[in-house]
Amino acid sequence: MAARIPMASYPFQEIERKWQHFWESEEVFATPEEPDTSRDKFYVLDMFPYPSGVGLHVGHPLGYIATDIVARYKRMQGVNVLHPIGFDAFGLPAEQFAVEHGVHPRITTESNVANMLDQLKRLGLSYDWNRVFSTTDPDYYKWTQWIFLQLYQSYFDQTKRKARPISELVDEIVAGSSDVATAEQWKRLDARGREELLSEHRLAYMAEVPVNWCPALGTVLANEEVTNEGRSERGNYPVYRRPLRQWMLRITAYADRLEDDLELVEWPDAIKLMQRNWIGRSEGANVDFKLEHSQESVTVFTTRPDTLFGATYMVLSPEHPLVDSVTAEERQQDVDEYRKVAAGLSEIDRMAEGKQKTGVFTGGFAVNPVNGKKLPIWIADYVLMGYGTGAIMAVPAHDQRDFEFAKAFDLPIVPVVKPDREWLARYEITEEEYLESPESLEEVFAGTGEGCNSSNDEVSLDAVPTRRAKTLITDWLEAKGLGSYQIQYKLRDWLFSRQRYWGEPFPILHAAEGTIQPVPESELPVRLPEMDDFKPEASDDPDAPPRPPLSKAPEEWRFVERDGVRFERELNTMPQWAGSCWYYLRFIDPHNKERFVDQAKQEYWLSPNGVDLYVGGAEHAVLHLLYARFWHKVLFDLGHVSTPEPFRRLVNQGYIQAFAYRDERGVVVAADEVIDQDGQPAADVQGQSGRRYFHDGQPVVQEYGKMGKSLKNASSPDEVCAEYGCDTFRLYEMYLGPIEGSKPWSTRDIIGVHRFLRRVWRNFVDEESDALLVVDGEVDEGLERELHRTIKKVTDDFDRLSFNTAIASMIEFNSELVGLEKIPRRLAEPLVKLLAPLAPHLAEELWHRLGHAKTIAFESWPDYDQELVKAQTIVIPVQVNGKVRGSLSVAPDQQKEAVLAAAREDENVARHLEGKTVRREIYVPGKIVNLVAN
RNA sequence: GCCGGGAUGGCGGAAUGGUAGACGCAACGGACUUAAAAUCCGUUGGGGCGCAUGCCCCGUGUGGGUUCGAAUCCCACUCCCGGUACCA
Repeated sequence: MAARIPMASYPFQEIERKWQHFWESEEVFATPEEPDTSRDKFYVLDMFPYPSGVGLHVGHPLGYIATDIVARYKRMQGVNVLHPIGFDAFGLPAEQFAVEHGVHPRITTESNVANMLDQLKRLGLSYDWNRVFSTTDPDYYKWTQWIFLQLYQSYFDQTKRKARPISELVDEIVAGSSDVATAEQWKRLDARGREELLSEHRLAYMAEVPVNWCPALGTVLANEEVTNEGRSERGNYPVYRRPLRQWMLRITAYADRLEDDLELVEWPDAIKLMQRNWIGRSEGANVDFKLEHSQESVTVFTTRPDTLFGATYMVLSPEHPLVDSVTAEERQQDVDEYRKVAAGLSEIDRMAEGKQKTGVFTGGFAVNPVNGKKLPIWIADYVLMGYGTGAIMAVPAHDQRDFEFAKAFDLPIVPVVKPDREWLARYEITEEEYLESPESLEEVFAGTGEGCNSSNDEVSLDAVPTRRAKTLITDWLEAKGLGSYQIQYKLRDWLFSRQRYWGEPFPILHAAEGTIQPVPESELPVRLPEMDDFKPEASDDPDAPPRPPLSKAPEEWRFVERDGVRFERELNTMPQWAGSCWYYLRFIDPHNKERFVDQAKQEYWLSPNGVDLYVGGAEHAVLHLLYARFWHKVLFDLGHVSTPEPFRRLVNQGYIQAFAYRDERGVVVAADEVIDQDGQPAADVQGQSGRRYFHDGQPVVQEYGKMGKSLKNASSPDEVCAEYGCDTFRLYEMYLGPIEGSKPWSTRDIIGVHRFLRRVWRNFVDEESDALLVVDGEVDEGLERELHRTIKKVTDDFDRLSFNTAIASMIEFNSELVGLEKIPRRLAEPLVKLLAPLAPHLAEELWHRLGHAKTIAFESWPDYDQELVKAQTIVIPVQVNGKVRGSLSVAPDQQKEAVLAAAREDENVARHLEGKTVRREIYVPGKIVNLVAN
């Protein structure tokens, strides 16, 4: 428990109330609609918060305080700053609350937003409050729907590598200049056929995709809503994988550009790498395998077409559409059972099961196109429908997973690539032995080498190195019409519909005969209908068609007539990602009624390549950041935004971590409701050994992770702010460590930064008389140098967002002033300015007391004098053979010879050199001397 | 499983190839006080030698390597965290 201290001396409550009121009533931080564009600008943005019922937790402000410091620092450098905030307010929790308590999500959302706005303001954050909006505002989601229509009305031109209006594709088809279809084909198609053809090219289209379907809840579940046993977290109902017709966005068309353009942004290398891996581009071939007793064939994707001769069986994903047609009658029962089990597993479980491979033989066979061999067709859950073609040719000699599977089910293993010597040596086996019995090892040879056992009458890969073998065989396959070059991505198209109420309605109408029509722009927004019952329709039948909440909307909403035809509105809504994909654009021009963002404003604030600094958690490394980049690129292609990328510089703040608790089903329970075996709240004893924890009488297990809604372990900043003030809270969060690092939440150390602010206050203000302790007059040279060094340090640290070290240097400088009776203004004013971005309330108050009428927010950032920053003498350690044996005080410009001579003269150094000959002398100017001797 | 990150005193961290532990917390000692709080000053990685200004050895998750010199670069491993496409 931190020591409590009286607050008589540093009246933070009064100061903070006063200046927060001043900033708000004067609209100090409102960015003008028409800023002076001759000045530099800086757009600094936080990732959109979700307005949860428990409000802000101490993890949120970590990023918000950092960006606020940057915003305030940039303003003091005379830059136009755009620093907005808003709310990503659609989403699951409000809807679930509505389902359970019957409160309309709008009500919950509005009160949560109001609460969070209040909390944000109490942290002294300098947002432009005039630009606040929520994704749930019809004025906002109107434009989300508009962007969806842009996607729907566009296609990706493979030649120009960019999005273009679909109408231009139609024009080209009609003119006969498109390879999508001939004018003749187009003419023969009816409306529905044309629609189908175009939907294969639109950036927004409908398709069947597998989802976690929970018939009892009547909805699709996220993997995290499914328990370890494959049941729903809510209600414990069974969950099934089944295909569902869904809206999809064709993000895969942009795969190459999303990968290539990572070079245009200043992001952490780790994030770029994760995006590259997520996109997962790989080159290889598609190969067709004819089915026995059928005209059909199975297409597989392989990155190793050179191993085609080594394919000894095939595996289809359990969801593969051809499973039924290849399955032999007597195998049907086993196959069905296996598919049922596989349908109950999430993708993570299917892969995580890892070691033990499972699968069943279908009884069907395919023919290897290169050697005519019969290949048994199996199904196994290690083949995923979502990647490649959902089917593989298994080459157990050269793929670890196929190898394990083949050993488990006793399938033949035929090596077709000769391992290199090094590899053979590692397993202590000769080439002959290996080729004879590859199954004797635990590992496969997955590397490259010369082919063997790989020839037919027309083509031979024997003795051909892997690289050339790939080309050779793929060319052969292409010539025979059996396969083709293929670039495959791990990235999948974006599943864009949700069976929920609390999301943006799609601006789409469905006609009875199955055609689709977009809602015209002039009719946007399509508002969410007023409803009381948000529950989707439940059913006992896993195959019953889904009835999402909007199917209960009033008829007047659901059905519309256009030109005498009755249409039903799309009943799905958009995912929460939609609103967060473009909010940074709306902040630039939030009140525009005519456009989603004004062209000129957008050009000014986004130049040269998007938001200047974007701060948020690394949990968004792939999904949000990839989705937002994708939308931005589409808007860029269509001429609506002027930069190829949305976020120029990205910084990931670390997480505040805390203990969390899970029950026996693997479901997270609220951490603040957990007690130990003695009935003490978990918060008081967690971390101690020998504790057992309980929630609602049931045992729970403790874990540790990111504070937030998923782990239900949030703790609010409110108490800390009340006890120590929000300036202390701001400093404390920044002083915890580097912004990128994760750290455990503890309030034990908070007293340290609070003491610092109190010392600052006492340096300026006499506690007894409230008189200012600042005087005009002479300044000690040592202190002056110290000040300039501090200014340099803080400025450099702010530039690299190293706030903890900036605070440390301010603490040091302030401590130098503690002994002074009165402090000279020449030291006092720059110190207050340095402090202003970090502790803005205290800084405003001191600035005001120093006799300034205007806010410190736009005062100029202090400069430092290079000469004064330079050290007069520096201390240089002297090493002998890499161990420090002495040190020297020298002038910074001292010559090498003189330094080395002095080094040898040092008593202790000389002692260590005794009886040895110096073989090498290293002098790094200003850093170190190392004498190498033996 | 796969992709990415992290590990430094009792604790949060500093040091980005050059004196490991800045700054803060906690602890201990002292000043002030009738006393406590607050405040101020000092000590504080572990071990050893010494009257001593001092000197020596060990030490940045584990094991190896590169280098005159490694917390920092490379290889292998352990544990923890984030993501894994419907939490956002």
